[in-house]
Amino acid sequence: MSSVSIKEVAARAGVSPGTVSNVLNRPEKVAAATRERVEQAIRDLGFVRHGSASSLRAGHSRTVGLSVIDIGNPFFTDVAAGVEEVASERGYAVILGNSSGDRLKEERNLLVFAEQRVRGVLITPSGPDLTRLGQLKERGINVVLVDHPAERSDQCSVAVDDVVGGSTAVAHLLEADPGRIAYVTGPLAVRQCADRLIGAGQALAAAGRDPARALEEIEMSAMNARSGQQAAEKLIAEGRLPDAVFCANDLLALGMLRGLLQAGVRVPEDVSLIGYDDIDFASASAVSLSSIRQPTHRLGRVATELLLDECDNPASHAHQQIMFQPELIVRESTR
Amino acid sequence: MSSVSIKEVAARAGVSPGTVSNVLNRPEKVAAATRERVEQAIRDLGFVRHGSASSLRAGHSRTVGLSVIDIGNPFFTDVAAGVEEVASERGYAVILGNSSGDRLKEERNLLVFAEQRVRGVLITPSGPDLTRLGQLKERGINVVLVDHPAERSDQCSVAVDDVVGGSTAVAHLLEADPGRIAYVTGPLAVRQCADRLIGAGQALAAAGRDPARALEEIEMSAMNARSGQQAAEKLIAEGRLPDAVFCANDLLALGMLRGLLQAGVRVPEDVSLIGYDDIDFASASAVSLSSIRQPTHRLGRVATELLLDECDNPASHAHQQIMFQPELIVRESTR
DNA sequence: CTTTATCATGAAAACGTTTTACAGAAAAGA
DNA sequence: TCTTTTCTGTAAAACGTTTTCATGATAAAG
Repeated sequence: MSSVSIKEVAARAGVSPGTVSNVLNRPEKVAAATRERVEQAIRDLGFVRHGSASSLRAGHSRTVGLSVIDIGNPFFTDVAAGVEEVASERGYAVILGNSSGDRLKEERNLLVFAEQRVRGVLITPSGPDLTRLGQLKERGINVVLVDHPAERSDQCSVAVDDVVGGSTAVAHLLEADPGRIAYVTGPLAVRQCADRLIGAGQALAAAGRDPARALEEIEMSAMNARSGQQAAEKLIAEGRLPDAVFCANDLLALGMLRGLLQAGVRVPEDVSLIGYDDIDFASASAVSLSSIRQPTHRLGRVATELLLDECDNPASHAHQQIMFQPELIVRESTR
Repeated sequence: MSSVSIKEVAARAGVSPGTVSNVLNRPEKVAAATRERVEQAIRDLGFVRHGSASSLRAGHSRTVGLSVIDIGNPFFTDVAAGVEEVASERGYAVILGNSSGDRLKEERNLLVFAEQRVRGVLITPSGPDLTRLGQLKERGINVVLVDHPAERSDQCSVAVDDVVGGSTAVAHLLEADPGRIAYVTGPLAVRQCADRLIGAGQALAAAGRDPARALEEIEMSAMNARSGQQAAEKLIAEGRLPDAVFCANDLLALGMLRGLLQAGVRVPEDVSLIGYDDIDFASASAVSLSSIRQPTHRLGRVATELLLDECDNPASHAHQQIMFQPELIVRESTR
């Protein structure tokens, strides 16, 4: 219960509290001898700086807020791991908020972040309304958008090109010259799903096909394995199996794979299948899954570096909207 | 950049700062009329309480630290989701630390927690040395152990009985009366792996078998799908395929499954296979995986409730060492 | 009416840092 | 020797809350 304060350290080292503070924050400003003495006192007493007092006086904390849509999704987990890594390296603490796709919860998270006076916020917005984020900015809290390109140039963002990703996936499927292709997706209101569809259309057009006829959209309400399997069962029941399937994420694809195999459909001989995200489990399934890899971990790392740079060097900081390119990973599920 | 303070709110409402503070913290202590006036002023000015100032003066913050071994593992992700849920409900912020199984990084996380003067810490210790946690306790920071039974009775913990889990898994395999059983595990220095092995032995003994002869241990250095597949390949290459396999987690089991299927071994006809954790992907694999389910999400929820209870009612709080029971989930991979 | 109890509010002192302005001492230049 | 400059270090005032104690006002009791 005994909390050692800077005063006690000062007393033991025979200096003033101000000097201890200098040792902590600007070691070069204090003579080597005294510094050593203070550091010894700190060790002896087991002093640890009171973060709240520090940020109260200094006007800013050493924490960042991270708000993700679904911490249970391996995609966001990887992002979070990258964020935590960089933050930890630079002595920042990460406050985690899980919005579950719920606007209200997202608002509540942002409020908590504001109360904590976080230095900055990393957020994968759960909807298209970004006005709230502008308000944070007015409060002096920097914001970096994750997996969402910024619309304004006074803001940093890190994203992956979903149009290219969709196009790459379908172009790969087209190599085997399939007849009909199905696009199994989550709600098209989700930007990522919509962009991947646009990309798919582009690839078809580039191959001289009419997207409206060659591509069938199957929109599911959830983006999990169960939905994927339902989609498979539906296609089979209706007897209109396509030659190739592009799923908007790997969870859908894994469900689809299972549904197909259970019905005796061979993958990739009868149906070619490609997913999106390249989660770890994509390579572990019975027929390993071709997929579109995103630099998930880097997404988190770079976003955090951008944010911390903006915080620590506000003068020299140049806002950047970074767009990564996805990568095709070919495995067994495609011809 | 304009940070509205309690003073400005007080001025606008025509009261003193103390009264505003009362409205914030003990609304019942202030007359309805003034309270309404203050609340209006808060809304008008967009005031949000300064957490640092608050915790500095109050002597405690509204944050908890969460240190997990691997945020990339679905098990811990589920735990984290449970933690975040409860913390968020009760107005607490969660500071996330990922130790990656690294003692040093774990120490660093605990230091950050200490600096932030978190109200309490939830931790899945990455090793058997808990002295550091005692030190936190002396600092007035409560600690709840997650997925690790507490050794001392002055501490709360939430865990799942791994001995019972191991025993349940093997008892289920024994129903089909297999000859040889293999236990594919991570490092036996990991308590969970060791306990599950003990349970396996108990089940064999209860069935009148000699554990030393009926059970083969295959210890891998990592607990991921790749290791599982390697184990499968090794068993096949050496031509000593067991009749049943118990994997210490689902990632190992998924890898094992893939290795077996690729070699033309039928599951469950030739080899019965059971995993552990019942992660989401267990039901999505080509042959859906039998597994031992742990109440992962609840683990996180209950641990957090225990911690917050200890924080908010230190007087009436009774330390508890909670042990959940795992549950057998039978799917296609076992006879 | 006075006295006492009850209640709502205010004034001011913390909490543990950081930071600004400044003072002494030592070193350097004249 | 005297001024100027450079170093080190100090004293004290913040930062925005919470909380204790006191105070005045109102209501209840005598």
